[in-house]
Amino acid sequence: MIDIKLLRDNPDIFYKSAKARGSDTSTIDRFFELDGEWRENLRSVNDLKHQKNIFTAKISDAIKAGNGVDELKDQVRQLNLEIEKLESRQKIIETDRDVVAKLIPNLLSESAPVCKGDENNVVVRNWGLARVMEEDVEYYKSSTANMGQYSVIDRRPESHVDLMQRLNLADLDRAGKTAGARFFYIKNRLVKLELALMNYAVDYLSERGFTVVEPPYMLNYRSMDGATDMETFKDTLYKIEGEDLYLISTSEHPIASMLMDETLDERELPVRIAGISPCFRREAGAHGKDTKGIFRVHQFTKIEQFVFCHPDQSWEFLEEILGNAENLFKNLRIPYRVVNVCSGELGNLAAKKYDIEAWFPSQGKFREVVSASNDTDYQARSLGIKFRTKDGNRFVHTLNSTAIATTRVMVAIMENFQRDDGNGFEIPEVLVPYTGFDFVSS
RNA sequence: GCGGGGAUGGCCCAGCGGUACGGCGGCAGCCUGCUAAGCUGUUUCUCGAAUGAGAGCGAGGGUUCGAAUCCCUCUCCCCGCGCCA
Repeated sequence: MIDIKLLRDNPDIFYKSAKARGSDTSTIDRFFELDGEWRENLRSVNDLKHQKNIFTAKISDAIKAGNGVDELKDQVRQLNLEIEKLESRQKIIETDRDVVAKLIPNLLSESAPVCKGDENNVVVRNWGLARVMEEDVEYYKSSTANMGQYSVIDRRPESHVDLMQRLNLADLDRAGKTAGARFFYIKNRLVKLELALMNYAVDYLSERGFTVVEPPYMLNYRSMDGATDMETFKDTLYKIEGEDLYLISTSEHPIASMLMDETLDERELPVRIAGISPCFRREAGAHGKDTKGIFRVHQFTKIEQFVFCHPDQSWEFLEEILGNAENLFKNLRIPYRVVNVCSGELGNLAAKKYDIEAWFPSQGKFREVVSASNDTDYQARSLGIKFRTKDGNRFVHTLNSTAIATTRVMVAIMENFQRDDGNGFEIPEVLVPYTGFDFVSS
């Protein structure tokens, strides 16, 4: 949530930020209406309560002095009726105001590009030697601002769907029978590859100051609402029937809410957490996109980076966690580009977001594999995560970034490292100590 | 699931119908050659330009002029018992 006091004092910057995101600024108008009413009503309530407190103190004194109190009691009863009336009104106004306030997006970073549509994301840099079909070269060049290195290939690599089928690495049809579309059974060396990726990412991050955490895979409403923005997020979440529980869509959320309502000592910052968990997503509204294979699925495993830090350091940490994610992909030798995501595509929480998009030669496209965001104090405020300073308590800043989403990285490996003779694919060297094998073939 | 005991400010803890005691830690100041000790104040949220006011004792209700305190419902933690990968 945004800082209400800051909004009252500087409405302009919030209007500007919301406009740049293409979000509806009438919510801000509505906020000011309700907030004005709220403040006015609060003053009345507090005045009445003040009077009441004076009377109850008088009653206390009168009893001690042995005097009668019946008349005073009647006056308090009268006040109570008025207070009750105003307070129930206050509750309604406050609920309405807070609903509206939660819809106001975070202040945009100066360095986030003002634009709309993922196709307009700004290319920051690219890395690696991509294998590109002749017919995809133009697209590749423009997608890398003409900076990308590539070698032309004359045979399109097999799609991961066909490859998995042929090499007996997955059973998608039976998953359709037992669970439905966008589920999978992966098998044999693909399972080992996934475990290797998980272990590799966990080792990499724990060597860099991250505490590794396996969180709860379900959260209650309060935690989920604090960590995300339920209003726009509920379509992606699975709800447990009859319980106040939601399946997590990323370990970001249980990790963020882990410190909910806590006030940390300044010396405890920064807190670096690496989360590992399955992620459950309904993918409602993704009909027709990536319908086959394991690229877009209802359940996948992700290793996530999360940082709680001092507000002065969050921009450095955004570069740090993006750097970590990039290094993982460099070490895996997967070609990628980094984009600075358009203001219109950031969601409400992020002040700025980088995506890493890996090159998928069989698709001839860059596709998102990592998303790294600085949520500044927006998420921390909703969750009540603060730290003490000598000038009072302040909200921490929170950042999150994918390290490895196993399914997409497995697809990237299967599609980028196919052998020229068409017989299977190589395992990136850095994973071999974890897999115990360096190729997968029929 | 069944008993029993708990949840109080950053932490520890008292209070168990009259409006949150005390300690530790943090911060500010005083005091001493310096440090330590000691002393004083402060420490959460909200409204207010401010003197100030209101709220807050796990959450939500109730009783009362007045609830941390009594009653009801719920959540979580601890100790037994049961069940269990």
